[in-house]
Amino acid sequence: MADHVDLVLEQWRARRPDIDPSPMGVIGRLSRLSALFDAELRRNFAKYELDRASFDVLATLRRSNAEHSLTPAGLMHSSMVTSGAISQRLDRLEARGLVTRAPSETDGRGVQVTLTAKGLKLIDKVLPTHVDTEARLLAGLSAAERDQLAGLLRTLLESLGDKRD
Amino acid sequence: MADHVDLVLEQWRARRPDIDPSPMGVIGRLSRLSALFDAELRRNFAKYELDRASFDVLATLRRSNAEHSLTPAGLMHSSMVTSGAISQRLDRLEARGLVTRAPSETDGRGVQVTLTAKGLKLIDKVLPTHVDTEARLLAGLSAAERDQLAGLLRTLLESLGDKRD
DNA sequence: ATAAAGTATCTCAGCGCTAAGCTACTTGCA
DNA sequence: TGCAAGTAGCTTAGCGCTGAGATACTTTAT
Repeated sequence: MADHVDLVLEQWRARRPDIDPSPMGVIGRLSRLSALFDAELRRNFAKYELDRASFDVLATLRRSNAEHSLTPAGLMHSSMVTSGAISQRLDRLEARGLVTRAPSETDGRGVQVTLTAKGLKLIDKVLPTHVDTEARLLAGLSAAERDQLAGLLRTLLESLGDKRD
Repeated sequence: MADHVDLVLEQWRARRPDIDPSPMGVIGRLSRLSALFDAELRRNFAKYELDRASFDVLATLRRSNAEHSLTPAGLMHSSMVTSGAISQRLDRLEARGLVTRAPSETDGRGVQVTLTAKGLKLIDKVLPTHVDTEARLLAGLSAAERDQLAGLLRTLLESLGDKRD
């Protein structure tokens, strides 16, 4: 009944009894889980010659609308990375023929990024395996616990200003 | 009552109604929170000319034992990074006089890493501000909710094989 | 005693990201 | 109308990490 973070908390209580380390019980575990999830999801992506960055872009385009099309700015907001990162991700995906970049018809500065047929085919093949991998990673919790966890995480995200758009 | 992940889930249900995206409700939020936490914690570290990597090493040494001393392998297991990353982190910390590297007395291959007085002073100054920052990030949850969340995350970590050592 | 396997650490090329700064275009205001 | 401010996207130097491989030492088995 103890994970690595329990050990860390014990150690802190022994060395710095004047400090309440309990916030680490949440944030430490969250960051540790995030690293474990990332590693496992990456193993799955690699089977399809993808990485997390490319998958994020393809998946965001896939779900966004019937045209599978967004601006770089839209991708940026969804992915929580800088505009430079999006430019480079698009360079790689465009070079592989998975997305196209076209000048916006209404804004001379703008670009419209669209999934190609090849990109659509790839993301539709990978997506079910991705969701399966995620479900497997959560198999240690009951359905009720997963819902409860999702709810707590949503409360936290909202309190930090995370919005729908 | 909706965060960004709620929008993502809606979009998936609209575009791929054949796929149950609910695992993303947990893993997507977790990964999003992890990114937000990282960014905020980094802002605090920067005030002390530190980054997450350096803080991790200093804090791990600080809490480990009364000598504030560990091997690179010990640091590696605690931090979930490769041995190469630890070598480079130690290079940087050693150059700043925050840790020392000494050959092990019992194992010719081994190295003992120890916090210097300067390193101890720094981590003891930063630690309270770090925990305060973490507490502030969690302020959107009640104490009971934080406990509940920590418990669910621990269950998940244990199910994935996370151990005390 | 010795060879083979294992372990601890380091080195380094390659990768993706950030931060800063650039260009080109659009919007708002006098 | 014209200019300053704002916005969209791209470029690039620098950074820390991974993954592969090297070195040096220790343990195991014969």
